Amino acid sequence: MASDVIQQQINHAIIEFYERLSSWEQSVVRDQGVSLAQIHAVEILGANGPLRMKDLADKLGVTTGTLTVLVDRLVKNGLVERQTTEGDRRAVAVNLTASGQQMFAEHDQLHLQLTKEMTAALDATECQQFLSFLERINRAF
Amino acid sequence: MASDVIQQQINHAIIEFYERLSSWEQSVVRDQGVSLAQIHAVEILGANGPLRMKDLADKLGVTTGTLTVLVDRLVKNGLVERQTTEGDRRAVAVNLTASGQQMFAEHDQLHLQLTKEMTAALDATECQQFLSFLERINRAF
DNA sequence: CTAGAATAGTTTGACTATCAAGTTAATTGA
DNA sequence: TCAATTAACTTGATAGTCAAACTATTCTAG
Repeated sequence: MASDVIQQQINHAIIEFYERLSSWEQSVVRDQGVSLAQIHAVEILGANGPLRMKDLADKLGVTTGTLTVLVDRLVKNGLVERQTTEGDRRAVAVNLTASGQQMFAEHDQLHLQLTKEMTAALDATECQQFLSFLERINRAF
Repeated sequence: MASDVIQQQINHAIIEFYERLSSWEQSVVRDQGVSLAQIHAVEILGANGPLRMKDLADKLGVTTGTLTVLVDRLVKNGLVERQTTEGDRRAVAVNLTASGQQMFAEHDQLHLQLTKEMTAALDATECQQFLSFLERINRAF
């Protein structure tokens, strides 16, 4: 456990990092003609594979009511499709279409470009360490 | 410079980290009765002090048209105030009110709590390194 | 000095995002 | 079996967002 001062500094560095990423993502999606909420859904589905509405809503931090209309628009835009799930006839799985996969791939490339700019500030060993830290942190919350 | 494989892994770890933070923030602000966009503005103003509309819009990643209506609502909610700036009569500075400062402080405390949960996965030395990496990355993009 | 270009911010109209609360259908469990 | 829970959808209200057009300043090239 680190000291309170370090915790505070990490906290503010994380907030700044998060705000910068948000700002970048917002600008990027505006240029691609898709909304922030929609690209978030595509990113999560691309990383996790098909998800039920409830699980996707949890990962997005929104209610299922909000997600229903979001998925409606994603379907209309041809990026995802709804699928019935075996085992629970109430549940609906959301899956990327081929077009959705492609948008995910393109967006992922933009992220990779940004990641390269970020990690230019670190050498190879530090990148390894940074990756290890991130993975452990992601598991911790 | 690290290998492409490591870059890819870091990229996906960053995306996951970002998505989790977004989800957390979205849930937190819902419980506080304020919107995500509004708390982002408050966070940025709290960290940077008064900003002109253009600068704040840049940091949020939105257009000035969007920001105008956002600031209108923040003013109505008593969280910020518009101030004239000396030197350029076109410019408008946005500043947190006392109430806005308080909301910033409360929200910052919630972030600190989350940061502590995250960094529980790291020891003191690793926290120091992680902070150093974040600060350098924040400077790099 | 001054006219045209650039910049800061606002307004408008159309669309999207979001929530809470209520609804329907399916599942669980006592 | 049937009451409680869960998954998803619907609805009505409010907020967020953009592009494009607009006003008021400031800058700049001649």
